[in-house]
Amino acid sequence: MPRPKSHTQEDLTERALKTFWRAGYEATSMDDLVTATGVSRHGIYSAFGGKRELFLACFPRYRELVVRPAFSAVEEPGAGLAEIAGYFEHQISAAEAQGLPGPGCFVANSATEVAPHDAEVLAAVAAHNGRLQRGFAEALRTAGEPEGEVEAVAATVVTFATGLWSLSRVVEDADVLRRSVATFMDMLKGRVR
Amino acid sequence: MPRPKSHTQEDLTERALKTFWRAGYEATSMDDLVTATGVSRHGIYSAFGGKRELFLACFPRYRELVVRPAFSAVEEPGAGLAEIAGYFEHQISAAEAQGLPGPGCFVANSATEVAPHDAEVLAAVAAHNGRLQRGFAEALRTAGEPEGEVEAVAATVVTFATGLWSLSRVVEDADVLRRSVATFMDMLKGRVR
DNA sequence: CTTGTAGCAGAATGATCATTCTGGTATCGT
DNA sequence: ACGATACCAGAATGATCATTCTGCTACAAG
Repeated sequence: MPRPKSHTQEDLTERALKTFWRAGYEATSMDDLVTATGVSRHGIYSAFGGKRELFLACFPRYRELVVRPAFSAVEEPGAGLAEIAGYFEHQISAAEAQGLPGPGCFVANSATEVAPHDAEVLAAVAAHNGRLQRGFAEALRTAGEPEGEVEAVAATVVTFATGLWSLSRVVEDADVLRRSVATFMDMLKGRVR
Repeated sequence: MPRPKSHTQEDLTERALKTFWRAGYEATSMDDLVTATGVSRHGIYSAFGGKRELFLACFPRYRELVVRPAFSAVEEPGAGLAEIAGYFEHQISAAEAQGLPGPGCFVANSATEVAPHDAEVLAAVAAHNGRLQRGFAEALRTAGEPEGEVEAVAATVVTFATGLWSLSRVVEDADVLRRSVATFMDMLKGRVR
C-alpha cells in the first residue's frame, strides 16, 4: 500500500482551485499553490506538469464542486423558473458564506483574465456557457416560453448570470445581488405569463 | 516651437489604455507600453511614476474616450428606453469594428483582475457602476417605471450590461450579443407597459 | 556656433517567479 | 531490520520584468 496519501488528487485540485479562484491565475504563485495544497513543488510538477496544467485541471473540479450542486436542479427534467431562481440563490448564499466581495465565478474570471491568451481556457469557458444555456433553455420551455424565443431568452439569462458573478467580486452586500435577481426573475415571469 | 511633441499626455494615456484594455494589467509589460506609446521608459516614469499609476490614469481617459460617447445620450434629460438600447448597440458595434472576441469593458475587466487586490481600482469600478446605475435609473423613470422599482431595475440593467461586456470577450458573433440585448429590452418594455 | 535642455534608446539593477534538482525522511513490504 | 518507494523541504537555475541609470541626439535660444 502506498504512503498514507494525506493528499489525494481531489484534495490537491480542490485547494488549487480555491487559490486560483480567489486570486486569479497570474497572481497565484507556485509558492502559493505549495502552501495551499501542502504538496511539494516536485509533487505538483510530477502530477500535473506545471502551473498551467494544474489550472486547467481545476475546471473539471469546479464543475463537480460548484456547478453541479448549484445547477443540476435546473437540468432536472421538469425544472422551471423556480429552479432558475434557486440556482441564483444557491450561488449568492455560497458567496455570502465565504464573505463578500466574493470570488465570483471561476469560469467567468478565467474568461476575462486568461481566455484571451489561451485557447484551451477559451474552450472551457465556451463549454460552460453552453451548458448553462442548455439548462436554462430546457427550464424555460417547461415554464411555457414559446419555442421560437427559448434560446434567445436562455442566452439572456446566461448574460445576466455572468454579470451577477462579476458584480459579486465588487459588491459588499448580498442583498444588492438578491434584489437584481428578484427583479430579473419578475421580468422572466412577465414574459412567460 | 517646442520639440515636435509627437506625444501629448492624452496620446500617451490613450495608447496605454488600449494596451491595458486588451491584454489586462498583469499581461502588459513596460516594454509593451513603451512600444505602444512610443514614449521611453524614462518618459513614462517621469510623467506618471510607474506602471500602476499609468494604469490608474487610464480610468479618466476611458471615461472620456468610451463611456461619455456611448453613455451621455442615456444621461441626457428626457432619455428613455431607446437611449438605453442605443448604449448597448453603440458598444456592440464598437466591439464589432475592433474585432470579436473583443476587449470587453475596461472597467469590468479591471473589476475582475485588479480590483480584488487594489482598493483604488475597486473605488474606480464602484464609481463607474454607480454612474451607470444613476443614468439608467433616470431613463427608466422617464420611461414610466414606477418609482419604487426604479433603482432595482436600474441595478438589473447594470448587471446585464456587465455580463454582456464579459461575454463579448468570448463570443465571436456580435449578433449573439444583439439578440440578448433585444430580448432584454423586450423584458424591460414588458415591465413599463 | 555654443550651450542648455528635453527626450530618446538601451544597458544595469534587483526582485520575483516558474521550473528543475538535490538530499533527506518517513512509511511500507519483506 | 532493510531496502525501496513516495514524498517533502528547500536550494539552484534561468527567465521575465519593473525600475533606475547612463549616454546620446536633436532642437532652440543666445
